[in-house]
Amino acid sequence: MPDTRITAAQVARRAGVSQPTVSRVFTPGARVSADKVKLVQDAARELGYRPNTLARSLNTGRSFTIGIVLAYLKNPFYPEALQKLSERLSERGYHVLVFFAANMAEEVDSVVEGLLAHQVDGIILASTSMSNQLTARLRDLNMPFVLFNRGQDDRTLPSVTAANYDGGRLAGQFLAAGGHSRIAHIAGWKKSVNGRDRQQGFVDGLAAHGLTPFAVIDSHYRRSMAITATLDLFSGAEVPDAIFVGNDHMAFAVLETLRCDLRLCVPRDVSVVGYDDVPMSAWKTYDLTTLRQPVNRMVEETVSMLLSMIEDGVTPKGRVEIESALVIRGSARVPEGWADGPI
Amino acid sequence: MPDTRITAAQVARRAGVSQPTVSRVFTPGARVSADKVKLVQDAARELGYRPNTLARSLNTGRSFTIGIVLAYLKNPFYPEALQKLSERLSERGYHVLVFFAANMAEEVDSVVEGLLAHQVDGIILASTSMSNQLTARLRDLNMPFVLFNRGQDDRTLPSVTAANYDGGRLAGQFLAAGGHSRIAHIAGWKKSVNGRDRQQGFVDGLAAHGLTPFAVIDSHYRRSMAITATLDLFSGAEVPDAIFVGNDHMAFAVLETLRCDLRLCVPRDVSVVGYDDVPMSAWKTYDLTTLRQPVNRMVEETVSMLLSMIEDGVTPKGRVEIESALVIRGSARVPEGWADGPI
DNA sequence: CTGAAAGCGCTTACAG
DNA sequence: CTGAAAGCGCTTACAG
Repeated sequence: MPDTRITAAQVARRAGVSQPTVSRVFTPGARVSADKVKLVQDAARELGYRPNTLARSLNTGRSFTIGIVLAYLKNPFYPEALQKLSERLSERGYHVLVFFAANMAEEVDSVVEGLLAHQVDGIILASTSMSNQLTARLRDLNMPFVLFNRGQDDRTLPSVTAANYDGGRLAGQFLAAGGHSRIAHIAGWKKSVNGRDRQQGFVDGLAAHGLTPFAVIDSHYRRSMAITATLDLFSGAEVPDAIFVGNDHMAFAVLETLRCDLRLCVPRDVSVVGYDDVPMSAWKTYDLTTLRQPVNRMVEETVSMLLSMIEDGVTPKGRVEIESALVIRGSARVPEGWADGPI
Repeated sequence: MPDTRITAAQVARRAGVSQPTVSRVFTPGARVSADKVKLVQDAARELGYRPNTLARSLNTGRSFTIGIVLAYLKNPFYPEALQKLSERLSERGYHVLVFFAANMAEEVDSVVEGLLAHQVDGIILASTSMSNQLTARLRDLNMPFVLFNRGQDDRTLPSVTAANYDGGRLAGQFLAAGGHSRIAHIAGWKKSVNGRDRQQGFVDGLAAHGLTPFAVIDSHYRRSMAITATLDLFSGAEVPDAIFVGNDHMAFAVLETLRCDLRLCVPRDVSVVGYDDVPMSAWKTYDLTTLRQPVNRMVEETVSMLLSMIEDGVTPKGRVEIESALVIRGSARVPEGWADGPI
């Protein structure tokens, strides 16, 4: 709280013009004569004037602020997404208010209350669990929002995700075509649409090769649970020869457990495929074959959907899915002739 | 921009009271009779009223918003710090506005302009490079700010860092006591006070054992440069037997390069020590011996410094340094009798 | 305790 | 183009 906030009225006095004229000089579209502009700009510079955006927002009803609700940043997909969302929004003149809400739906709800009170122009929801009431409420309030990397069963809600079903299916086909026959799935989270879609695609991909999953273990996108799941998978008489993991973040834990605890060789003993293609996947330590979730395209799409709702009043187009390409690296055996695509 | 924003005046009309009374009901300290409270709360609930915080801020001069300026989130220390800063500030009733400014000082400056225009109550600067003019300006404006994980030469500026000199010194002593004699330093960034302090401590730590660094290579806290530096260190006839790396983020790249490219064994052939103790350091894949930068304590200290300036007008106490403990894991040979502490 | 009034720092018709 | 006036949705002395 600086002692001396300079106001438009002070600038006006110094420049010898009216306060609204000062306002006009700082309003892009407004018409002001060149000489007034100069007078005002000089006075403003001398006094160190900066228009108060809060007062402006109160008048215009637009805060140029977007709220982003996140669950956590442990999965490295999110820091990258957050930074890119923030950068794209900044370019378009918006500020970003971030909130972390762990997965309980109530917490998300109260955070959204705060965002509404703060008069944000729109909201990006990237937290895993969101009550249906919440999205219904935002829709009733006519508050623009986009679900980022999450779906809801209602496909008319504006959301941007990867084509998770197709991605999962591709993973299943790739591993089956690679000659594996005991293919397990360390899954994301049953209650997330993303997780369900990936799993269903995977199951169908195997089915196309006459296979069923060796096992499916729900691991809530958590490292610790992925480690336990991996150990469990290898504790019996029969063990898997391949694992499709619900995201890269868990896949790193799986690779580590296979190598450091189970002393298995990847991909000789076990093939591993992840989902996301976060930058770490390309590190030599992991060299993970994975389905690419194109952050850049997801971010662009999210920002353009949201801003078209806000600025142009466009009706959201419902769920947008972005294709997931398979990025082949060293962690999974490559089927012969795969270059030609899935069989 | 919801069509129907409910205002205090509408609630007042419905409740049969004056608009200021509605305001009082939503103002913690204000005195209102119990029956008015009930009337207003009922009306507010029925209409779905939510006080407009922008209007409130315009009156009170307090926005309950803190700006956080970051450079990037690639180094996993930052996502964790950001989340914790945000959570602590939320608990205290503040919203968080995030900005990413790559390292050019001008960019940081323009971001701060935006923050000032947005009427933030305070600023946390966590971006690597900050012009001295900027901090001088904030000080002149009497805008509360804290430098997070960065110092400036002027030690009277409010900042929270690890005790980097001591940490670097401990790393040097630990490696020297471990019997290494050709100890290299893949350093952070010469222009950052953090990097310089760690390096100076390291050099002095070696000196205490009669050693000088095998080499010091500035790698700007970047993975790619750390990889190049590692390869360079091992390209000559004489090679190092230990490396102290300026942060964990680079140390992961160093470990990977040693193992995957140079086919060296850690710690048999080379000991590696990092700085930060980000969660990944504990992963079995890395098992990195490192100096702990206690995020939690740094966050607590930063938030309490900033809020005491904002809320109590307390004069900042200058740089606060938080002790860095050595976390011993498997990536570096442990000196005999080290349990007793540095020699 | 509570209402009428003024004001926070702007924007935006409204005249001219 | 530009000034006087009203208003955005609140808070806060000021009376009573």
